[in-house]
Amino acid sequence: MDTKDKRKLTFQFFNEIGIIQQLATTAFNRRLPDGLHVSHFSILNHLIRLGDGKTPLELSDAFQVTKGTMTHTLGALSKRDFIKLSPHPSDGRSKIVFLTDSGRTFHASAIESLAPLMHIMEHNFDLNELANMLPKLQEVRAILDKHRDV
Amino acid sequence: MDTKDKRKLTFQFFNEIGIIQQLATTAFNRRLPDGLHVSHFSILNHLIRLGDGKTPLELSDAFQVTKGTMTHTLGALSKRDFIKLSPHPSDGRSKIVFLTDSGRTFHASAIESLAPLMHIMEHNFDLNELANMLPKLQEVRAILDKHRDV
DNA sequence: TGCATATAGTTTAATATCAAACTATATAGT
DNA sequence: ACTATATAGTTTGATATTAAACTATATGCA
Repeated sequence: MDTKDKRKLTFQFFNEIGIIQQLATTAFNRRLPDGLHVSHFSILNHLIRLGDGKTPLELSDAFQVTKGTMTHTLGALSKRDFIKLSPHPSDGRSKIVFLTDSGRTFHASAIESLAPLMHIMEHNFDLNELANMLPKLQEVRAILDKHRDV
Repeated sequence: MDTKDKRKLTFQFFNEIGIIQQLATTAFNRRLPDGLHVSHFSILNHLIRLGDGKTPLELSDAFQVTKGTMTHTLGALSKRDFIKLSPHPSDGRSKIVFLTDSGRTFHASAIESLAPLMHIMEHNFDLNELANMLPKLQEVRAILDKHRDV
């Protein structure tokens, strides 16, 4: 493969990623109840999967967004009482994020409303292919993450 | 694979896609000269690859953004004289987008400044894997595109 | 021809996001 | 202990994006 082809391929890859992300996000957002956004759902999902009690900084690292964005997102979740922010027990600068009962309830109902989208993928795409791609995508992500300063 | 695993896998896939997109976009944006954004570069790139003379609607379809977003993006490109909007010869409602010389020049220099990022991918990832993933990603994109109303 | 409906592009209001400046607390080196 | 530097979170100003309302032109049908 010559340099030009490599570059074209890489561009094409990122282009495809970008469009998939856009279509998926739009579909997700449209499906989520109550004006909630994927970014909100993702936080709840993360806290449920991996346990709550995280700091805002841990979350902004996990989702690769700035601290300011996380402040904004957590503010929206707090306003709806889906999470509660407590002071950090051992670091006066920090906070800890806890899920509330209504946060958990909302998460469950959001999962429900996303079901039709999940079905579309499951019925139209061989999920084994998805499973095969996943480690490679994680590798790409790791490379980008490692070279974030470039 | 049971339903729960399928759902988890699909979520994970979209999550990975989302983070790659975010990291790549951030890196691209940081590299682009003169406060330009990936969205601007992409339009120029599209017009150079596939030829100019497209309508704004064709572009918003190609990039899966709303017409309003395209108005905004084309406005930014016009203001910098990278494109020129002409009236459509046969449809009074429409317009046609042409590249200017400085648009072409800018595109070339943008490609240059993206080179370091391209190198990182090329040196750290087997591009054959990328090539293998591409058709599958295109398939995913097509599925999402086809079911955009769900 | 003339009216009803569809389509291309713009505008508006709201939200998400980022980078950078800022505040408050921690930590490290002297 | 004191001061300098680092870190957690917030705020600010700018831009991208969306959905929905709006304007202007086209098209189709009576």
